[in-house]
Amino acid sequence: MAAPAYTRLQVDERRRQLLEAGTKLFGERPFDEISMRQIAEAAGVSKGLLYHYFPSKTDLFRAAVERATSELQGLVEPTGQGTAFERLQRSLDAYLCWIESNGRAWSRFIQSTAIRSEGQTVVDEFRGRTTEVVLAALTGGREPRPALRMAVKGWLGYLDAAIYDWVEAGDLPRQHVAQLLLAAFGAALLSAQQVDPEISFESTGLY
Amino acid sequence: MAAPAYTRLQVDERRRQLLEAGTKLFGERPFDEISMRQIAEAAGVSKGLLYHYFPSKTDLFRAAVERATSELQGLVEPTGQGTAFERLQRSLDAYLCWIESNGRAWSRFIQSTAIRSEGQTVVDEFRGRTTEVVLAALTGGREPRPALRMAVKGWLGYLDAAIYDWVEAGDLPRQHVAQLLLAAFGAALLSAQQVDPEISFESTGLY
DNA sequence: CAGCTTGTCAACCGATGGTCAAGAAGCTTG
DNA sequence: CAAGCTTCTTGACCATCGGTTGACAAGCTG
Repeated sequence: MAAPAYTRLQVDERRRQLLEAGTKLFGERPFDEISMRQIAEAAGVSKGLLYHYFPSKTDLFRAAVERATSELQGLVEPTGQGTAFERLQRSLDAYLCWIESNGRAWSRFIQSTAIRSEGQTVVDEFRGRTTEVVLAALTGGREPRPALRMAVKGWLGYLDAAIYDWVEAGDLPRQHVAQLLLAAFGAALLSAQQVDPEISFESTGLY
Repeated sequence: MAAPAYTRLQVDERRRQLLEAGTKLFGERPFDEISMRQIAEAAGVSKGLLYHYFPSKTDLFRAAVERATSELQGLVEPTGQGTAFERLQRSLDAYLCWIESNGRAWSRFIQSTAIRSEGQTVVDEFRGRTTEVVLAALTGGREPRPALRMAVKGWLGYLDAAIYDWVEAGDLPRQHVAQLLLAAFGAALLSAQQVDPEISFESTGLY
């Protein structure tokens, strides 16, 4: 009497497989058009088991997005030598390279961001971290002037929108997109300075 | 034996009242944290009746957002005399004035936008129209170069993000926000031109 | 083969978006 | 004033959703 009713997997292996299935589906359609049942079925497993590994749908989503953001965060983290400008350039290029292969799913994640209300989503946290990294690089850790904060957040919005357009239309080479974003960044800082003359970037070597 | 089981209203009146209730609630919390039952109760009416007037939750949401966007669209529509720059300035100011009184609900709408997948949401359509108006003003109706299109869409993303920050933090006067946005717009166009020299704004009088 | 741990399942729960037939409010007509 | 008609309104109902739970069984250990 072989043919067991189910095959038992190593915990890590099973978890990995379920996360995989979730990531795939969440990357195809927005959060609330995917049911836990669907994800479980896609992994050939019961819904109860899925809940055994991920206590809630939000948790599964969070885990899926977290993997993406941490991967991306690692790539984008400013490193190495050179001026702040050069480091930003490298980070941006790494960002766009990653988008070039994972763009569609990323756009879906970004889109699904809004679902939770209490607190921030993972994507929001990612954005928040990015904002802080950029602002810290500009102010040396001091509290930023409101206009500067708004300019940086605005530029990140520009970045999202531009990337969304890029993924959709795909009619520009990566280098041009990077160039555009870089120029927009400099311009955003200058306009902030124009509004609030107390803002300065002497210490950053951006010029 | 008076005390009727329910009071019958004029169709328009009832519809208006339900739309009102929906608008209020959707403005307070994101789409899927509001149930149709809640909306119906808030209006002192059965859920079935709500469905009689709005065939689906999405439709009700759409109607609520549509009223806001059309109101906003009317305010922002570039009008009157002066250079393109001055008209943009006026439109932006009207936009920000409207946000100043309706900002919280608007942010909620924008946030809830992501929920739908098939096709565009009303907010997306609004954004699309805005994009077209701006692009048309810049190219005179011709198909825009990709870099210009991306720059304009990017700037609209900047606008959304800046407004979101403004509504949240509220530590900048409206005039400064307008100034910042205006400067960013000019800068976005210039960086597009920098990437693609074929872009020109001779006919627009923006300089 | 017995016993244990624990990965796995299926049945179940309350709430949600959505449907529908029946009823009653308020008009028109004799 | 009563009968009839239109249609606004209701409450019971349905499938499905996210989430919970108790029981089964896979695969070790002895």
